Order: sequence, then C-alpha cells, then structure tokens
Amino acid sequence: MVRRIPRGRVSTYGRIAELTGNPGAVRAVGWALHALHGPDTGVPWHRVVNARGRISLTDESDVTLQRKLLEAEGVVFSDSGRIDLRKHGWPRPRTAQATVQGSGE
DNA sequence: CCGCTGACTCGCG
DNA sequence: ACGCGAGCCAGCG
Repeated sequence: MVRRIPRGRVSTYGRIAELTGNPGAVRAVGWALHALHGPDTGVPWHRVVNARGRISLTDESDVTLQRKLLEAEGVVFSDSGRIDLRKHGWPRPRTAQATVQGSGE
C-alpha cells in the first residue's frame, strides 16, 4: 500500500491501516515500517507521517532524513514542521465537486 | 496469561 | 494548537 503513494505525496498510518483493511491496526503499520529500517527495500516509508502531518520518528537523525527525502520530492513543511495533508495528502480528500483537474496516479 | 512498549489516533479540556 | 488519557495491534519477557 505504501508503495502506491505517489512521489511528492504523503499518507498517514491510519490511512494505510484502513486501506489495507485493518482500520484498528494503526500501530502495527508503524511497526511494519519500522521493520524495514536499513537497506533500501523499495518501499517509500518516508511518505508516511502521522494524522497531524508530523513525522513520527523517535531518532532525530531519522527525522531529518525523512524530512529531507520529502522535501526533495517537493513536499513543503510549515514553520512548526508540519505538512499540509490537504495539499500533499494521499489519497486526496474528495472534493464536493466532480471537477476533473488532474489525471493519472 | 499478564503487562509494558512502540514510526498511532481520537476525544477533551 | 498543545498536552492527556484511553483504545488500538504486534512483540517480547
């Protein structure tokens, strides 16, 4: 599921849990992502942040890395270090109108 | 089996 | 917007 997150977009632990059919297994998602810490697994783990648009890592050096990777994809952080999920979030919040702007993804 | 801990989230104040 | 407490799932001692 995490692999489906488009470049420059971010999702949340809760969203991933829900999309995978385990709405309650939020913490398990975090556990899973933590499990691939190390050599590159091809999973864009850095595109997952918490529901408040903030990075949820414990080690500061890792926080810096994740932020760096996201900024390299064009994700913007506010002064308080938060990401606007309405702008960079994925899946995108449904807009009331059926306006078809972008395509693909 | 019990209890604690952790890349979490939600409801309250 | 921030801090708390409670509810979550998986692992481990």
